[in-house]
Amino acid sequence: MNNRKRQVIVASQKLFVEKGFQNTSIQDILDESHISKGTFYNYFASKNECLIAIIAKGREEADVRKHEMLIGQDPKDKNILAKQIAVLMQINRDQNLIPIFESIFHSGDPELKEVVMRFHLNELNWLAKRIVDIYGEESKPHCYDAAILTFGMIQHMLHIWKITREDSLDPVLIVKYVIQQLDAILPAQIEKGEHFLGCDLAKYLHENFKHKYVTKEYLVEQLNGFSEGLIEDDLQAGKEYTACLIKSLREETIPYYIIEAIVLPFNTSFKGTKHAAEAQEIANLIWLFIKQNNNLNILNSN
Amino acid sequence: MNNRKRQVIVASQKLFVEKGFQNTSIQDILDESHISKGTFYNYFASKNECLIAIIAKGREEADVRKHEMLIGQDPKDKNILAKQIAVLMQINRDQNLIPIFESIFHSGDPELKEVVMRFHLNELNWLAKRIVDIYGEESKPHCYDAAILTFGMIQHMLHIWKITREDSLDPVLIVKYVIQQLDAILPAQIEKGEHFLGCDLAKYLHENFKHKYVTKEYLVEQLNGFSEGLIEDDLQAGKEYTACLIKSLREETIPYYIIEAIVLPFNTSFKGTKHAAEAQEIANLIWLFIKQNNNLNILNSN
DNA sequence: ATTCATTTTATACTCATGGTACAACTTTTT
DNA sequence: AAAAAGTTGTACCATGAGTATAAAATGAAT
Repeated sequence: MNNRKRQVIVASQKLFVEKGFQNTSIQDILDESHISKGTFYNYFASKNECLIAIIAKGREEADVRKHEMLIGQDPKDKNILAKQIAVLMQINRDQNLIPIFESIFHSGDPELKEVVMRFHLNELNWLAKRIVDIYGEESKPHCYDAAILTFGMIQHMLHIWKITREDSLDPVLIVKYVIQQLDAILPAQIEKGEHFLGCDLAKYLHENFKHKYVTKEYLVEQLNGFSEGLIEDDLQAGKEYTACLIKSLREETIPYYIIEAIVLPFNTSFKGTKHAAEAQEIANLIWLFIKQNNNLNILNSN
Repeated sequence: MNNRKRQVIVASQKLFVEKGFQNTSIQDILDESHISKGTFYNYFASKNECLIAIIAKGREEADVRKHEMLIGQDPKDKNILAKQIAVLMQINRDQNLIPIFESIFHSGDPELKEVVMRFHLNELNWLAKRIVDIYGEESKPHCYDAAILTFGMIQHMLHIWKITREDSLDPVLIVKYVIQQLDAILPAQIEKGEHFLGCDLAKYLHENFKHKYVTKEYLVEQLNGFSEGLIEDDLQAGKEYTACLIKSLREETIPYYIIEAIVLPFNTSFKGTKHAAEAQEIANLIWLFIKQNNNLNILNSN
């Protein structure tokens, strides 16, 4: 059942890493995971959706591990930050995500682009906050600039290193090296008092991630509004998904797995209708809600 | 004749910028440039080769303009460097090359990858040398590291800025901002006396670009060696190309256009044979030889 | 102006791939 | 055992890269 889906994800991920996204055909995936085409399209609406699932899994994993590593540790410890970033990069590398990110970002469809961008900005936001943790409040005006520069340096270092050497250097070395540079950059910036893209980016992130701290109530409200907008002509399936989501959210202990399972069909069932955009937006909200709540669980349980 | 080829290049470049490489079909190119499929494949062996031609043109242009800008100027002037890099980025942006680079680098075929990588490392090499110009001999042990970090910072800044804002900020601002960071990074590095990837990269570049200063004599020598390795079973075409190249190189005034025209068929004619790798290597040598000589002409004429 | 070679076009084809449709089969649930 | 859900295999469509080739246009040489 759901095992099948994971089986497909594992197989296709392996192939994407080995051969790249474009160079992996559906047939390759079918052969590798020993399933039929019908089954594949039963779980994923397209090859892209399959990739999105893989990316999402990677980000999820990265988020979890980032959180885990900070638990009980000093947030000001630069070594912890280095390890956190290194883990992130390791996951990216292992899963060959950065290249896939980049390659999709410009040649792929808008939907994939949207997803990748969201994850990317999310990570930037995280690093900016961590930088404030470490370098103090006075670094706040420069934290986004510093985050951008840091990721830029790390990614390019990794890139070049991957090109020129075939051996497997520990990414943590690169990250530490780059953080060293940050030690030189940030004080100089603070002294000068200038900032660059930081301001715009912060505003942008605020606008695009304001729903990050989405509450259950807000979600129900949105879904109710959406539900009322549906007319008789709409698909029965869509109505049922909507109703189920509302019901699930109102339960005492929220059945996250059910919600997670329904979000995708909910979204796809409105594809091509006039509700498509709204449904997409709500689906994103729910994703963020689940993710946020997972993180909370981890934090609470420790 | 050759006009036709440029016509195709211009048209397909426009389309690649607008719609992306993957999203542009051959048919689109044919419609845009008002030629037939036959003609297209008369000039380019594939869509990839067409892209390679575009990229090569862009790099060529960037090289020329970089050179032009430095003529009669103080090599130590940081503003000149900023402008040079900005021009480079501008060309990249205008032609949408960075995204294409990235997207090809990982999902494209090995040949494209090779070409892109070569250009990339070439630019890195250039920047490293410019950094030594500006920051003096003592920066030499760190110049490659600094070049990597600089490109990383610039590209990521551009990337994020492109995502979050739709208006067209002057790239020179970003470059100047990043060079500011370099002012903080390099002295700290010099003081510490550490270097990182720099050493490896320098070695790698040396190995892979040692033929950058390839002489005519060296080329003829290589070709003769290659020619002697050919046996009767080999294709007649390949033999003729080889002989023609040797003959052309020995002429008083070297017929560059002829050589340029023959390199590609020369290379492809040995595809799939046991000489493929060697032919590829020689083809690359010749490319570099032509490029180097073009640059020299420009330098001499000023 | 005629001839001959090259270039260009138009058209029709092959092949690979993403995606759809569906009837038959298997497994799980009840 | 029966119904429901999941799975398979097969056949199909559309698109797009690349090949093949005969006919038409172009252009230079005699």
